[in-house]
Amino acid sequence: MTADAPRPGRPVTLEDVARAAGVSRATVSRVVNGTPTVDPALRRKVEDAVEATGYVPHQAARSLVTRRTDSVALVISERERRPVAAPFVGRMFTDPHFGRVVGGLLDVLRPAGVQMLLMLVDDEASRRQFVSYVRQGHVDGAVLVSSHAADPLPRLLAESGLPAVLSGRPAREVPLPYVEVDQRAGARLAVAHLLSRGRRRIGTIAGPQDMPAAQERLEGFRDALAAHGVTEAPWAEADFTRAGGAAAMRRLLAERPDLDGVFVASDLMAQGALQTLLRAGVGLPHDVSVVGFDDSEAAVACEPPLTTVRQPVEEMAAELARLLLARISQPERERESAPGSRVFRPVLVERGSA
Amino acid sequence: MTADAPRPGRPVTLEDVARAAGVSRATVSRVVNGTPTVDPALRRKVEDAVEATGYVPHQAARSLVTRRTDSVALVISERERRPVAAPFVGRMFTDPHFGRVVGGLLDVLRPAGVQMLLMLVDDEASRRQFVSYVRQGHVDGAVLVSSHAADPLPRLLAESGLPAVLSGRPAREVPLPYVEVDQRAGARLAVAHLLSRGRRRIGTIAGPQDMPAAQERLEGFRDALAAHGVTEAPWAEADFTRAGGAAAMRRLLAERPDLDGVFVASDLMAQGALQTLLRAGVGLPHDVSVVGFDDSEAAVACEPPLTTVRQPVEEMAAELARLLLARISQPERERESAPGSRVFRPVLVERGSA
DNA sequence: ATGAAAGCGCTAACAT
DNA sequence: ATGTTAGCGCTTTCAT
Repeated sequence: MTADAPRPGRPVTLEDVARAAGVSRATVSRVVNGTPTVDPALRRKVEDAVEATGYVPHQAARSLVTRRTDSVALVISERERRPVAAPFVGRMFTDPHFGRVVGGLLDVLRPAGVQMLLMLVDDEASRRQFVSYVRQGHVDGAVLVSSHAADPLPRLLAESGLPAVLSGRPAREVPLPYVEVDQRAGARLAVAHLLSRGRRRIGTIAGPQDMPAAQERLEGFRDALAAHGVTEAPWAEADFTRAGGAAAMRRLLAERPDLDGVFVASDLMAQGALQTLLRAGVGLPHDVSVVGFDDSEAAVACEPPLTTVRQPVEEMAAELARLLLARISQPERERESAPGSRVFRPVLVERGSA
Repeated sequence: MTADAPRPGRPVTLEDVARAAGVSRATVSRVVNGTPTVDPALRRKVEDAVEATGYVPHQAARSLVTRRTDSVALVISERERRPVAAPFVGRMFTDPHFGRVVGGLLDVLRPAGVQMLLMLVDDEASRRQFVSYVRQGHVDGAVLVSSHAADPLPRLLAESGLPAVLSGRPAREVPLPYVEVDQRAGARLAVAHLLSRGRRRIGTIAGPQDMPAAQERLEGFRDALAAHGVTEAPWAEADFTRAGGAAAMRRLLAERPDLDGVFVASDLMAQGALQTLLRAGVGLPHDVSVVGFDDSEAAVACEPPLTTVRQPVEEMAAELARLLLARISQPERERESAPGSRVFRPVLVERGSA
């Protein structure tokens, strides 16, 4: 921290700096904003005055005229919260995935001097609040993480005209770019690995089938098996949580006790599945091979460590931020031809579970 | 969503509403801000005009005069980032603890109409950016989550005069209220449980000893043991990560192969410790009992599930938000006598590991 | 290259 | 109870 000038009673304004430097407000403004057409000598003077006074531009005043806020919203859209909520925590927040997304976004946003607001939208009231917020022009753009297919927010956001990008392909087509991993390819990778391990009685624990990502992982799983001549495979649906995965594994096991391989559509669920398997006395990976999806902390926390499909979450989030920044600095008319969605390639990470 | 008026080319201002309603700007402002002294008939008229025009107040214009932004910063202060950082993710973000804090804060902030900015401070540059941001008056207050003792931010924040609160007691005294759990009491709970299980050769895996929370948990552990006549107990230090916990457990085990109980200062580390124990062929909880700290998702994800010291993170975060809101709406002079720090009582949650 | 001046949209005295 | 008016601090024409 540089030694700040003693905090005056009244905050320092452009006016003060101008007076101190003996120039006009306009010149100070130019220097502060890096306009090139300023006499070097004057520039020095102004810079000294800024330093001496401890001047910092007032954001609201600036926004009022520039109509930019240099901030974006990270919007977490979740299904309606439970009616009686003791302190409530969205599922998203407790998912380690969320933290990785935040980290990736901040990696790009911070160097660009763009702040990030965290908004949770999970009911009609908060949706109104959000839309109103957007219309107030309080943010320059938004990153939307939507967790269910029926979510009206992607469309709402697209219609608002605010620059926005989506984490994950939306359920219904929406004129907004998104970033995601090739879900089908990921599932295929998992199945191929299971097959290469000699597994033939393969099942899957899928994510919520109202989410595109979950659907595609299931489809990819089926396609890969079909290509290998297997037209029917047992599966159970869960909600992307560890507990859900554990329960699904119990159902799967009850239905097909002879299972020798399972593809679980998320590491968190796989962690639960592993618990179930362990308690059922199933040898891992000897009796049953398990492949997860994500390559999150959870994968390494598993016992045995999880063989899984890696999704470069941080890089994807960073790309999302870049996409958004690009859209923001684009005149609205050009936005049609803006850089489009990006699909990342998944990679299999081999550990102990398969 | 109410049907919005067609988006006009020019954004709707107070002026427009005033004209439409046939009143002055001041009256519209009063209605919008809920000033009671407005004729009901006029109020109706204005409300209709607002609805008809789709008016939404411009935040920047409002802030410029009120000097309030209705937003606060959640500041994550971490140690310097590693020099060569591929997409970087702060440790904090991947810790499930973080998500719970966010959830708890939002629980209080959202109903109050207060937005939350997420700021990561992890080097000199971002610290400058942050201090400057604060001085720009872009937020009304800040919640600081600081992860190491040498952190200059708590003091910096206190000196800035911005209303602020701390998650966790700061290493060095700072005139800012904080919220935390009674760390010593928690550690005592853990030790008492271990003793009640007949364990006598008890060790601990402590957190980073430059963090007050970690220090106190270690001290509480020692006190409890001392009260029981045990004056020396083996311990290892780790960094609150799973991997760190696993490594610490290896060291502890090498040093004292006859250990029969261990208190691990966080669930995440305990998860790692359990892995180490399992791989060493130690029976849980038969041979060794383990008690964690936090009661996070990680505790339930463990095999066997972790007996742990519950920390009401969400409630604590909510309290933090309330404390901050209270300070914000307080004239600066009264802030001395503001509601002070709050210490929550921990509870032991019994599961399978001890 | 620099300065003067006109707002950006809103709230808060103040006057009525 | 309502309207009038004076800014809040900044950027940005428009002159010079």
